[in-house]
Amino acid sequence: MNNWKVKKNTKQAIVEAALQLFHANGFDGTSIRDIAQKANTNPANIAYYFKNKNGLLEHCIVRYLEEYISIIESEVALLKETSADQCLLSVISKLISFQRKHYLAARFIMREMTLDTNLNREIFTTYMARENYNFQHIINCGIKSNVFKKVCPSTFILQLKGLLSAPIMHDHYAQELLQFYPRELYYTKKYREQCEVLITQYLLKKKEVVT
Amino acid sequence: MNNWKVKKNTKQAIVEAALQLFHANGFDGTSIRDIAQKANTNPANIAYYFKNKNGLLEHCIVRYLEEYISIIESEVALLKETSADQCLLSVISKLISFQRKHYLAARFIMREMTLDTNLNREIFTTYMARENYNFQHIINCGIKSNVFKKVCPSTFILQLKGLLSAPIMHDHYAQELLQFYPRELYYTKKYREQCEVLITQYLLKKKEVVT
Amino acid sequence: MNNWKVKKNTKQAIVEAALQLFHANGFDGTSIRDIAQKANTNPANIAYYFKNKNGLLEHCIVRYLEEYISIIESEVALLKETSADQCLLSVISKLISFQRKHYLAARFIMREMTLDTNLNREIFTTYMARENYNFQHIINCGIKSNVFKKVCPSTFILQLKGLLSAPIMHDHYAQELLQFYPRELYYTKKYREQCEVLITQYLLKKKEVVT
Amino acid sequence: MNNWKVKKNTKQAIVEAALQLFHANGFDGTSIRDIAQKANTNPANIAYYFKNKNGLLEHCIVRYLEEYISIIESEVALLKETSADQCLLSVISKLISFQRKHYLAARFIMREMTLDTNLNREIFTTYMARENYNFQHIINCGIKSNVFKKVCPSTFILQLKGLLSAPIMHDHYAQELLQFYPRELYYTKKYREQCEVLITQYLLKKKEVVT
DNA sequence: GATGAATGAGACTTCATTCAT
DNA sequence: GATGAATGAAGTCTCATTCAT
Repeated sequence: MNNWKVKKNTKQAIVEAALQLFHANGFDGTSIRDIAQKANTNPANIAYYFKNKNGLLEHCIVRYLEEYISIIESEVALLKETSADQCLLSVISKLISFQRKHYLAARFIMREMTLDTNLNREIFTTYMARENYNFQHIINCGIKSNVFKKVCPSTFILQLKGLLSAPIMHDHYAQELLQFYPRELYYTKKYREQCEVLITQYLLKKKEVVT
Repeated sequence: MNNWKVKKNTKQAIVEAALQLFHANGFDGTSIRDIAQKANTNPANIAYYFKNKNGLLEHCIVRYLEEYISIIESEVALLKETSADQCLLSVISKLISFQRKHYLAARFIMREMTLDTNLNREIFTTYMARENYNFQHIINCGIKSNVFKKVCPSTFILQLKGLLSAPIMHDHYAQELLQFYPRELYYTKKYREQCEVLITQYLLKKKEVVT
Repeated sequence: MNNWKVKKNTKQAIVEAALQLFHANGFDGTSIRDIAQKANTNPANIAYYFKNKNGLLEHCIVRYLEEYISIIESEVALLKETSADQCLLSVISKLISFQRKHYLAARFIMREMTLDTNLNREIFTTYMARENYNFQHIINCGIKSNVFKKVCPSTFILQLKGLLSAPIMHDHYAQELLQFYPRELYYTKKYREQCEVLITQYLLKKKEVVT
Repeated sequence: MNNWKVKKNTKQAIVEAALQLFHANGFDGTSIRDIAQKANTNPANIAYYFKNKNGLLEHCIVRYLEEYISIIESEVALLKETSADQCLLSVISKLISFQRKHYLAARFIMREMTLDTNLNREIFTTYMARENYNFQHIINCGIKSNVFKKVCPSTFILQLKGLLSAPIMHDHYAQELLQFYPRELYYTKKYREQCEVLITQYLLKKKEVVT
């Protein structure tokens, strides 16, 4: 009775279709018609809801990054009450989880961010700068409070970025060749644990850790 | 006399133009006309030399990956004569150097490989499978010979992929926010050294290392 | 109390917005959305009030031409009581005034009437034929009553049409280059006077006129 | 033998088709597909030869106005050797002829120039300013040399513009209602003669003229 | 070896319109 | 009386490609 008339929610359908297609074929490799068809609607609706194709892209990216950055910032906000090492590990853990949950967006956004675009320049000054600021903050706190070794923050952050993005960027490699399935909880957990070990040994002072 | 007739070498000019544009705008974001214009030639010449746009892409990728894989394999060929740890560190060092030297290709190929393409499927069975086979081989040797800790190879390889790709994939982030310039020799060296430290502490047994 | 609910009069707002936009961008250069936006209302309302875009056009044109033609006809109705020359000059004077008052409509309608349209064909048989009939009538009366020289009516009417439309059609030219502002009363008066002089000398017999 | 292969000259065909359609339906009322179809070619060729639809428009307008302005200027160049009245009448005569010969272009350009466009702003500063300058020059010369009455140049130029454009702008009116066919030589001649009479009586001093 | 003309397909976008509310 | 959602058609333009030269 209540599914006699289906609530269409076209907007959400468009976003989901877009994420899947952007993920598989990239933004430039996806046509507005493909999206509309997958979302079971009319191409004109994309213009209606998002102004144009770029508007749709922006919507997807912003929605993702807003949550991404809020995870980092809300964790760093607790830094006064906890130690730098706990904060860092917690951030890493939450980001890995978040990326797994939104792996479609995560993957295509990471890829898209390597392009030379106006939108990307905005994103860097809006979101990445904040991410970087918070990462620097944690590390500096850790070094000052004598919890971290005296590493070069820049180099370490770059390594960290690599570790965090690996399960997403090399997802296909992992699945096909490593029989490692980053989209499944079990493997995410495994990967997180190993990153904790790695970070602990590499960054932390003296704390004895058992592999 | 020798600049009366300029040697044009159109083919090479096309490849170089393509690499720059693929790097900046992605494959789908680059038109054959843009390439021809940048290479100071006619769009029809791309068809002449590479059959079509995809042929040009394939040419670029194969040329890069052939050398990439040969670096790994020639290093692993020496595995009998050296220890697993030296082999691994040597591979890492050479790959980071190689990627720096060919960063235009490296970056756009890493990006392009995250797409769902027929060409990518071929690449995975042709090159990535070999890469993975060699990585696994080194690690297993290292574990057998009691040089490495008993890590899960898959997880480790995934971490390794992340570390190796970081200076390329997050190049913009590094330059803009970290004042870390992965395309310059000095920073490449710095990054390589820190990766060695990290690997040593994380993977190697007992060998005392000084940060 | 009386501005608690603003009287919107959407219909009138639409017409005024349409006139301005048709004037500036032409009928085909104006979208229904532009009109709706300028009129602070919804595009669907245009369909509501005028059936469709063409209905709105027709409304604007008919409203203008009805008054335009009635000016001519009510003047010609007095022809028995006055002389042909006075009638002609009076018509000219009133038309110039009328066009100045409704210059937005006047301009875009003159422009639009040069197109090959079904609507235009209707307009020609409905309004222009009547205009022409009345013009012919005045001239013939004038010639018969020995007030006008024996000019060719067709040629004269064509010249007259040119003179009448000049301040409207070449409005931009006049403002920009001649520092002559056809939308201001002063200049309209000046133009009318000179047209009277011109007509008098060219068409009228013997009557001494002082420039 | 020599018409076995027809020389296509696509570019010219496009221009001619465009002129006819712009004339009939206006620029905004004409689609690039209509033009291509009438020119028996592919819509993409319009972009190929003229960059885009606006480029085609510009090409048509500039080609027309260049010749238009050169007629005026080459006539005014002779002003020292002839009198102002002969110069003015000669310009009028030549312009009327020119417009008759290119009536398709003449009509649509006059119409299009009443729109509020960037292109039009350029045209005004480039061509109309020169037209105006030359018109002013003739009149001032005539007044100084005591050949013309002391009319207001601006008002007179506006009237002149009206007279010149009448056979083009009101072409349909003339044909349908006045049985006056401005596109045929005979009527052009007639119209020109009457304009000369009008100008002579209105502008010239004392010279006795017989209607 | 290289080029300019030409093309068909398909891209994004805008448009006028309809309909349920 | 008025509106927002949705649509199909059509618009302009770009694209990769082919072909004769």
